[in-house]
Amino acid sequence: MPELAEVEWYRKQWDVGRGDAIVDLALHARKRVFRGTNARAMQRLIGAKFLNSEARGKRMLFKFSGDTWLGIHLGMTGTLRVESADYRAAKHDHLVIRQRTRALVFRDSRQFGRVRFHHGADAPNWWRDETPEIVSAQFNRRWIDNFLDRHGKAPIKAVLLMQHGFSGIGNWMADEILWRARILPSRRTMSLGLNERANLFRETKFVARRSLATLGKNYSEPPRGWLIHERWSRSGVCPKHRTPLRHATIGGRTTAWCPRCQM
DNA sequence: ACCCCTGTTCGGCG
DNA sequence: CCGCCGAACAGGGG
Repeated sequence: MPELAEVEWYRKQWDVGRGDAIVDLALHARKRVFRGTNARAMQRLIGAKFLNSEARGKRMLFKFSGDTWLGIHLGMTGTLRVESADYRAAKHDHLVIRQRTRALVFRDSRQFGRVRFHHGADAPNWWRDETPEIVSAQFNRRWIDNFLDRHGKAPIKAVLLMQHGFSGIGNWMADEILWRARILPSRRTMSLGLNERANLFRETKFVARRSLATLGKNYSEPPRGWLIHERWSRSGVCPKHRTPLRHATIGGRTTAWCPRCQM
């Protein structure tokens, strides 16, 4: 599920455990979600206190006492949730962090997600990234114009999916942005005019903000009239004037657009 | 049975 | 070397 708004919502699920110590861990170190990670070193988390967390795009970082850090990416099917203290891990619960009165659970059936561990006084190298959050002031016209210029040959849909430019944007948000900006997803980025770039920038900010205010806040539905409510159905129509949507693979992903609105 | 999937990485190729 | 594209990863759901 997770794009930036869902990631933010999932991150907050574990907030109830802040300030409490970890009394036990349940994980299988050889699972694919731990690829590239020394999962055995995670035993160091036992006894540590969960302090706080932060999200950047689709990535999350959880900080614990004792200079220990946990990075989580939800991939395609990852979720975070809270269960009671006596919770028994189910098939795809790859990490269960036990506190005295609850269990913090990471589940991911497809295992495209990832768990990383770091021990050190400073945040890990893999957390450092100068890509600005879309809702931040650093994400401005100058910055994104520079990014668009560097990928002029790619279809704009593919560029919206690049995490080093549009941090946290995924398939449905990219389609939502292009529909609102009235730009065909297959357009080469270098072909966009000044007005189109301005629209793209404005709608990127808008979709990110509104998604965080709905999905990100309490997992409520994005506003009525958004493309997301139509895009999955074969018979989906444009929310504006009921024109049947078109579908194709662009940038390697299924893409939906309105042939009347988008040029 | 068959096809589809809100993500990322990697090898091949132009 | 740069950059784009398709395949692969793995499992569940329609």
